[in-house]
Amino acid sequence: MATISDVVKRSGISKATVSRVINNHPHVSKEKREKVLAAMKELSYTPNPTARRMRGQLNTTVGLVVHRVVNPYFSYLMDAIERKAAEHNIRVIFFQSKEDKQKEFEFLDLLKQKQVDGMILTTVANSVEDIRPYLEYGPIVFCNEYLRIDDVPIVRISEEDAAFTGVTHLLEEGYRNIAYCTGGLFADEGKDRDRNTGFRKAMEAKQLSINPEWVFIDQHSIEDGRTVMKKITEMDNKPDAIFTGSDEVAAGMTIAAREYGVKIPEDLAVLGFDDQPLCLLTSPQLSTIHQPIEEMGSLAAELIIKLFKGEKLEQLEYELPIKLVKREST
Amino acid sequence: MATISDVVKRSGISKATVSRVINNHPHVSKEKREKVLAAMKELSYTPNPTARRMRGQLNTTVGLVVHRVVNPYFSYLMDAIERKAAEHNIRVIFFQSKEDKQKEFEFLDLLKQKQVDGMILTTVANSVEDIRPYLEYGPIVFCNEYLRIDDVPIVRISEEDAAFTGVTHLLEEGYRNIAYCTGGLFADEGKDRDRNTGFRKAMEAKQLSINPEWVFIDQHSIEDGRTVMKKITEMDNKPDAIFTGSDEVAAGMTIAAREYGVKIPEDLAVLGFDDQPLCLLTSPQLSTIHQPIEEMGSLAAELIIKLFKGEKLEQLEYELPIKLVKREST
DNA sequence: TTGTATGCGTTATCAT
DNA sequence: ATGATAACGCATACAA
Repeated sequence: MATISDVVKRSGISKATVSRVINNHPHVSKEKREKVLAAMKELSYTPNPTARRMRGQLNTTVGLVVHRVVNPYFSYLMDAIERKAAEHNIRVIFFQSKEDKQKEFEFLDLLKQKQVDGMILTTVANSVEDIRPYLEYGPIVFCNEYLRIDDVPIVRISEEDAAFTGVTHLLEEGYRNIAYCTGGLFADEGKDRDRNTGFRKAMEAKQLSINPEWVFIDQHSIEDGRTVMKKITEMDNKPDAIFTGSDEVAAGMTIAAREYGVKIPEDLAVLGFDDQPLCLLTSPQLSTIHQPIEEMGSLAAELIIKLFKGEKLEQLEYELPIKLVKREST
Repeated sequence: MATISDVVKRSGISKATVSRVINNHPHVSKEKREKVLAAMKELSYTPNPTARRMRGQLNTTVGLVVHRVVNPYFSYLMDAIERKAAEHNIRVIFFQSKEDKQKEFEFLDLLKQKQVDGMILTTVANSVEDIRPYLEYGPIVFCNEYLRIDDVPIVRISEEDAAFTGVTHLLEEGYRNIAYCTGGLFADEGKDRDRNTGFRKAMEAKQLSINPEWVFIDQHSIEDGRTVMKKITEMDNKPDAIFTGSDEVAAGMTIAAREYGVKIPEDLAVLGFDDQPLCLLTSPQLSTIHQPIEEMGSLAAELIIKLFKGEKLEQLEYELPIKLVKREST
């Protein structure tokens, strides 16, 4: 690879001036500028990014933390982020934290070491207090997380609105005995607070009470969905609809339904969450809450790029709209 | 961040010796070594990777080219690669080429610029001749590609064996009118040559001829699968089984089958390829060819890491075994 | 407008 | 065994 010194030799012009040309600085005579440009072209010179980074002048790499790549929610997010980044010639280093606090720290350290110039966190295991110190070393953007840190932009959906919309849809379809499934806990605090609130409000709006037997916590996978369906078939007092909070769980329920002879939606209506491609594969096809993943990823990338450029953000909280998609399962 | 100079100040020991300690060089007295170590700990010093890279002493970043993240085949590959890399403290910069030759070049340039220290290509759009020059700048490993370059290790499955096994399975189940679907062309050369050969050989082994009407080329997506199924329903002379070459295509066929009232496998047996999670979601569940994606990714990562360390590979071609998974669709 | 000299944080060379 | 110093490739303060 040709270096700046090679260009100096070739053009007979000083290093400083060559550097000025490279960085489009003013105060360079047209004549010299052209000579330099010519030499650069002849040598097919490209500035060495490592050297630039050493000088602290380079912002071209963003770190991306996801939970797991194979989770379609995250892979669609990664897709959108990478595409937007590539448009701007930004590279993406990705990392699967699997919610491991220690690993998350190790990856965040890349920010300290200037291996990456900013971070997009789509999942975060550590607490606000643990994350905050890293802000000193570079910008961070949250994407799809509940965490709030002043000064840290966050892109997400309104979980409360999503749950409210979903449950209200079930109620409008005439179901009254609504079961509820969550990936977290059915608590008033923490990550799932807002979604739980949406569920409560939708039920209250129809003066319906919540049956605690029909609340399932910590459900994520297709396998979990099968188990939930099994449990429901074993109940004396059965719900007639379920808000699953996850397409995977909902899909698992459709599989188990076939095995147990449960008819969806006649015996039990099932509502997914995310609008993943698998919604079209199950039988029946899943009604679900569509998340604007594409837009979320794209926006998160745009925000971090703006911060790279030193631009101020006019807004810190971006709440993107969800949409109910009715198919066959409700 | 503390630098080596801070350690020098703190310990009162020269830069050279401090560096020796950092890099575990011999010829350092126990006494000084301990002093340095103490200073390092007190300052929570970490060597600056960028500076090390400048010196040309750092191998910690691998570039990973995939077609698209959202394709489960690739996301499972990425998962395996990232996990193995993380074990060894190697970072992964990923990039979606979408088979764009120009973009592929731009990403390969990271190798030239020493932004990455090696590359894993899981898809490659350019020709052997175009890729070869990059070898000068760092190691490359192919994973799942047909391309052959002497000196470039490749991890893959035997496409011929896979197709042969799949088609033979259909024949053994008693089907005789076998349709064939490929993501590429039905040509004697190029990427899909081996898979096509496997199909031919399996048919020849039973003295069966191939019906060109039943050969579908350039089929990839769920949508493609629907189209294929539609076409088959419109045929006078229908096949009784199909080797799809893709779980997505096979899944699309199950959806269309429901719409057209085609029974799988009674009217038409459908065999997928890859063994993606969606095989369990369709109705009926898909029989398929299981690809050892996990092992492929893991091995590819191991190979590049060995090359980083300057180790010699005892082998350049790694052909991993496939496996037939029989479910409900055949 | 242009060029010289310096520093970014390392590691390696060469003395001592 | 230890330390002073050069070098990696670049951008900039300062001088001219």
